[in-house]
Amino acid sequence: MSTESTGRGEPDRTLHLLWRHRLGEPVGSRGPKQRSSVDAVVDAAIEIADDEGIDALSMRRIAERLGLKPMSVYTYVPGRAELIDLMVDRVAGEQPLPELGGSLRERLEQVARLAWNEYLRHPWLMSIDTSRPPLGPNVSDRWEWSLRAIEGLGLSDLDMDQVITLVVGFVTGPARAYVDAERLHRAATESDEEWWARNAPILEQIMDPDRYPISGRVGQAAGEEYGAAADPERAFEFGLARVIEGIEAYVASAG
Amino acid sequence: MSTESTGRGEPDRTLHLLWRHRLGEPVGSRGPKQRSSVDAVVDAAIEIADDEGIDALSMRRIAERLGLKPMSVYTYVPGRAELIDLMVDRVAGEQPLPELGGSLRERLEQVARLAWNEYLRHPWLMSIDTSRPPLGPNVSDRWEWSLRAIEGLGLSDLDMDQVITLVVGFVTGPARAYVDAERLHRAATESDEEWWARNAPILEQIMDPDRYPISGRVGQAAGEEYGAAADPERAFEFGLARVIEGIEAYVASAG
DNA sequence: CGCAAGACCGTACACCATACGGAGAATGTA
DNA sequence: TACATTCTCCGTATGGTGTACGGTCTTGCG
Repeated sequence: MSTESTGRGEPDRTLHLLWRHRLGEPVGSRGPKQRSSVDAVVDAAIEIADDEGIDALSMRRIAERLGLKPMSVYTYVPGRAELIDLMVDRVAGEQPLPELGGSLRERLEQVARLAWNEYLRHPWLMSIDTSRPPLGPNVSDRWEWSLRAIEGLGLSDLDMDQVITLVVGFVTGPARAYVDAERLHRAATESDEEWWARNAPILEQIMDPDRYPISGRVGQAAGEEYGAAADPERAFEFGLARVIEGIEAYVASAG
Repeated sequence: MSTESTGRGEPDRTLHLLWRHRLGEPVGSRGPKQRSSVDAVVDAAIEIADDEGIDALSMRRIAERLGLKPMSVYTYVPGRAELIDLMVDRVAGEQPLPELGGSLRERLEQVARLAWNEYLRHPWLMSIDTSRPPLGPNVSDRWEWSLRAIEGLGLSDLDMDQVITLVVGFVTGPARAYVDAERLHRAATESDEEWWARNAPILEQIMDPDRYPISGRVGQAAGEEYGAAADPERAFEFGLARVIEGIEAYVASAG
């Protein structure tokens, strides 16, 4: 029921798995041929998480999808924690890293939009504690590419790290809101009105305008504009513009 | 094992529980006196989550701490999902909302620092999907207070919503990094060197400077400056300054 | 007093990750 | 060719989870 987090397994085993394609697979193994593969396991796991959320991701479900019995999955992957590392690195390599374009603003936008797309495609990423991301090839390539977007501006190395962390980190806010709104939209249909009918008495008693004058006004404005509580895509564009302007100002003063 | 998320229970029951203090408790119940209380359950849950993480939070653990048997907890709270809503609203009311001070910058800093403190005190908050926060009294009061920080600047209602979402959302990035670094520091001690010794061969093979020139340089600079991979507190101050500057620029142009 | 509501909880079910050890297959070596 | 080794696959079991269901007993109301 809880925190998924990266970086929990025995680190050397995890590192080997992450870099398995570059390190070269072990050759000449003795036992019977494997019926499946690490890549197949990771693919199956990502598919399950994409379709049904990270809650539905279990070793049993993966085994089922691969035509194996539960315990056989452990032949490919040491455990659930390591598997999640592999999933994170895998999806980090899904989108090609485009050539970094003209202005600073454009380059930072590229960095942010790549993260935005990734989150929308794989919402389970946001349910995972990726504060210490796995040092896999795709995550590493991506980080190098992001830093290149702000190379040569006169920023200190430390500032560079902080700028990218800020831009990438900001994205999670609106991305969370986006997938949440989508989920709600898909689930709701007619129960929406029911919900309001049932709760209106309580809400009226609670949300009196004397106590919440501004929230009330803002909430109503948002509701009228969008027909929903929020427009996360717009929030993404808005926030991104603000963040980039803040960074531009800093670069101008410090660079 | 997974996503905790708010807003999952039967909504009217949850709303009643959230607002239980303002709505007035039900009077003259018939059965035996309750041995515990909703507040005690929520307190116990928060203590467990604070001490041992959200993973360790289970209905059984709560029951144990209250001297009840597991199923009795369900007399107070409909289920785990609703309990988490109650926990979130409870900790949102822990810090008093200070008088909002002078400049826009100062007021936005107050908003951000309140969130920062809350995350550091209750790291499990970051393992929870609070994209749709529970509409409890403390969360609502806090939201109203945050909006008040930017009231009267000439921003549209929608912009106000987006600005606060941006400021509050930004905090999670460095806050995650902070508690993660702390956890690591507590757990590590001597195993740090061991880890490096074991993994140095792989890392050298992997992290060759041709492939990762900038990451390599930046990582080394950070390591030398902090003796650690990052300084999240500094990242918080840095990011906050950038975000606020971006917002100030927007207010100046749009207000 | 008697009834009904409600607190407490025993039991059970369906999940979960994963430790352990065994069966059998494929290979390297003698 | 024969054997030892190694590795895959998996049966079984342990200890955890949330919570549905129904029973027992306490308590206050009519």
